[in-house]
Amino acid sequence: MRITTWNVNSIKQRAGHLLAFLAEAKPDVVCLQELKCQDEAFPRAEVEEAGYRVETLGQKAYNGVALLVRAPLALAEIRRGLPGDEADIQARYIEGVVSGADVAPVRVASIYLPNGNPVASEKYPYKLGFLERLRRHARTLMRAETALVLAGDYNVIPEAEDAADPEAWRADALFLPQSRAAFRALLAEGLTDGLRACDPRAGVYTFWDYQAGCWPRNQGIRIDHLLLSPQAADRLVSASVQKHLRGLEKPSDHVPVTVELRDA
DNA sequence: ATGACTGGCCCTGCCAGA
Repeated sequence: MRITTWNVNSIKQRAGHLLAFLAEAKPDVVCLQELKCQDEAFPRAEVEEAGYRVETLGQKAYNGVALLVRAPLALAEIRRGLPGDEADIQARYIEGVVSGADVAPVRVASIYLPNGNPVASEKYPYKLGFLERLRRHARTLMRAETALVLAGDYNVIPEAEDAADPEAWRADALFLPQSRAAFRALLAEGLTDGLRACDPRAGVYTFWDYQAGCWPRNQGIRIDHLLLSPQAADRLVSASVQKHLRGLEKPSDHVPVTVELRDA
């Protein structure tokens, strides 16, 4: 089973690239972030026509997450929002269980973690609060001792080697010691960073800013992650970054990241 | 040199992203 996470930075702008990616890569599960539209504006018919089941959690203009699952795989037990988020309108979390005839089930979440800048504003504590709610929810889910993949745009640069110019990020919400500590606390629940496990080299990036020629100069950062429970990590075959999509016309500033799990 | 872009909104500069 191949599971992809991709922050598309507006699904309306990126529908063409998404459909091309589905046709070319045929991922079994796709976790999308930054839809930037309400549920009724998601290009559901086109994605279903491409052979995928669709569950979305959208909102007007900002945020928005979705799960796509390639038929005949099933998608059940959908959860929208984290426990403790009930009064929060920010559309940043959707989860479901993927299952099929010859496939051991995998619980998958699509997560759009808050950016957290500016650090002096209320946005930074909101980011840390979200990370803590996610850690608690991960702990709950992991008690089931089944395969779990928490995938998404974490807006956290875990280590200096995950940025081309770490000094430029030193005071940024993506790289502050508190952000990195909260991310490590999540990993310490027993999760494995899937891409890191398969490719421990420095300089593997998933995001390049549109500005300042970041892409041609390869001034990237690694902030899109797939975190695996032990039962999922036992099934990990490979992980890869679909970097070529950053070179297309009108690209997202993020590229897809994919892990492949054995079926059982 | 320390700039540089993109998307949504609902129409015009501004907020947000990272």
